[in-house]
Amino acid sequence: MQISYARVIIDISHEKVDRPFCYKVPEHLLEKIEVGSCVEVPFGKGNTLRKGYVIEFMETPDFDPNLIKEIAGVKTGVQVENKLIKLAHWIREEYGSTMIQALQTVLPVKQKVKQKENRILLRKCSAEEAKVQAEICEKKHQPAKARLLKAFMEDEEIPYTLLTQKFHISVSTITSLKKAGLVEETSELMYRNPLKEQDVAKERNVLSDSQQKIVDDIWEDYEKGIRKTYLIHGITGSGKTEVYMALIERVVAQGKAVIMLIPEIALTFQTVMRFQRRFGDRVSILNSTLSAGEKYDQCERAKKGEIDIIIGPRSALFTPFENLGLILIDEEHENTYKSESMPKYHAREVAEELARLHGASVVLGSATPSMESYYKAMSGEYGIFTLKERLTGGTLPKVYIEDLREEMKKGNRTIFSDRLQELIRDRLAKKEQIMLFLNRRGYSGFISCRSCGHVMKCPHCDVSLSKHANGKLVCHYCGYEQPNVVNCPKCGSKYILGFKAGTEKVEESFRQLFGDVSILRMDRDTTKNKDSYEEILSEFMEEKAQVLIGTQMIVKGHDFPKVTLVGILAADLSLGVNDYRAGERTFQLLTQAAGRAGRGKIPGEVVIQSYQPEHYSIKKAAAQDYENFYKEELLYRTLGGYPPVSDMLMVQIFGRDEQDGMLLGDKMKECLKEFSVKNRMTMIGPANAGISKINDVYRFCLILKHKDKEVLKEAKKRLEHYLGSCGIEGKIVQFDFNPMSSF
DNA sequence: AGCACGCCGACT
DNA sequence: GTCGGCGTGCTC
Repeated sequence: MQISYARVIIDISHEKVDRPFCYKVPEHLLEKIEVGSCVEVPFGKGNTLRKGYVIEFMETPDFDPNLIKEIAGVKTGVQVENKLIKLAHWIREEYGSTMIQALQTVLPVKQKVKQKENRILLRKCSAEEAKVQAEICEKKHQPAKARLLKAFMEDEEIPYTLLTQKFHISVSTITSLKKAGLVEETSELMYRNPLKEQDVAKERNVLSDSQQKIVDDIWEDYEKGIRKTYLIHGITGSGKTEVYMALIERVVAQGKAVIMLIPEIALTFQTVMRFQRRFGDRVSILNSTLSAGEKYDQCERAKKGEIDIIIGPRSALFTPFENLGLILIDEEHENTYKSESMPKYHAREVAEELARLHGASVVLGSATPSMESYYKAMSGEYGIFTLKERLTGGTLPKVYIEDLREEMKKGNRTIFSDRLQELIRDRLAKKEQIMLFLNRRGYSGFISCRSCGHVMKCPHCDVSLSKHANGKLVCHYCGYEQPNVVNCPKCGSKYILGFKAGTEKVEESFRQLFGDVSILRMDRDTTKNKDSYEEILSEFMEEKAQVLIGTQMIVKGHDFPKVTLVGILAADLSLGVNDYRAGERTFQLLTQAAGRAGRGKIPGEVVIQSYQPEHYSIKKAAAQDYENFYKEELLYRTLGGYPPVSDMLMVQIFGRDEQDGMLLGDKMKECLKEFSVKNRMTMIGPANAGISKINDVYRFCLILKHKDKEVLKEAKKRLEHYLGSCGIEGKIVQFDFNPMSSF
């Protein structure tokens, strides 16, 4: 059997050609071409040679054989893209998506290679000349040219997009004027480093013995040529960043590049400055506020070898470094490392594959490692290190667990337990800072009838509507809006009322109980624009307020030395969710929240309020006992057949029609029946998804479980094949391996 | 992105 | 009829 055709993506930046083309592989090139190879192919009417990438081989062409052209040649030598294409191919196989989707995630700047904003047309003659020419064109009945020249009478330069969109000038008009020598095109290739040049005072902290030991151990392996993944389990404030920096320094000194992933929320000004001071302009930061052009610039700089270190969210993995030595993932347990759109890849897994391609090492760090990573560390696959002491010397906070059921029995109708109230009064008197943390889930401001229990729901989604400040009822999923209701639409009762959105209610109750205190509130509503998040935190840092009330956002990353009391108002709100990761997520949140107390000289106290104080997630978090939490959680995962013990593939089905969606699920199950029996693969469903409808699209899921991920990948392949044969694309069926949240 | 094709209005 | 501008659509 001979593979003699290949699908090739043409490297031109336009959506229209952003799809594979089929080419014949000439015999003399068969040996030299592989998936990811950069090839030259004749393209278009003029058969001009263009650069393209091989994404797939096939035996039979999927196009009229008479029209298929041959690949002209292979570009040999190591190109950066080659590895990224290979990575895209791996992602496709591993997570299931189209090759294009995989490529788009891996080569994110591809579509906007020549940034539109930078394409500018320049007038090459005087304004008078333009006027004269415009008149000539009008006489010659060339309205398009005249329009363009008239536009140039006033301005000397006009952006390309403005011309094509506002003045309705087509490309052919512009080219003909370019030939006439009246205009010229420039593309500004100014590199803009988002970080301004700062004084590079190479400050260096002396590492503690335990920090130094980690660096030395990893480095010993590195010098021996051992490449593997290491997990650093270090409590908050134990100085993981110092370890990262020491490792980065050594790797960079060997002429290798480093990628460091950080959850976007933790990418604060302080963190950036810390790296900038240490590594100067060899480090570059990627974040979502960067424009497409700036992101492209960063990639170009990386390709040219102008930078060695990139810091950013999961997409920073795809920075085109020539030779990568190390990938660091800080806070590796964070949910944001899992992509939510197709392909639903996990940055940790992709990092390991990328490291394999480059011969690089991976270092993961977390105070509360993910079950997956710790499981691998325990099995010996990962190297593991622990940092147990807080460097700042602050002692671990004292943690109280308060049973809310007892409070209820005692007749306490407030949301603050007696102990929390007592401690709040104490801190208010001492002028120390307090943080109150509310788990957002399940506590939004929905409207319900006190008489019949009817809940106002979105007609397009299986979600309750929430009341906004403007009085309207809004759906957070599809944006549906309707005026507030006065009477219950079901029973007509006028007692239809809203529960105030979580943090807002907390603030109100706080004021009722403790009087006039300066309070900052942080949630979705108060952090609508990008900067307000940082603004609120820095205000709190500067002690402009004594109390900070917020959702998960307040527990990540920041250090507030003056905070001596942390209150977790309802610790188990995240436990009730029907989701195998609920326990893990609760443990992580509580540990992080508790870690916020007593970061300074004064020891801190933490109050955890809960309806199920005996739950191991809560008890172990209070005791800051990761190892025992891990043991209990692992037992639960083993019994339920959940990751990391078993692998799980969630097949998500979307359908405009309720019956059709379910039917498709049944068909898919049927198609896997024989395979699942033979391999003893568990199949659950198809069933309605947790949120059964969003935006009038019905959602179903089919769950597959097996101890061996390869079996699931094979099942996925079979489903893809089946779906392909009925012409169903990725928008209707999506795959999610080991999902992070319920669907 | 670049090129050809085809429409449509103007002019030998 | 023919020439040339200008928009449109296709490229394996």
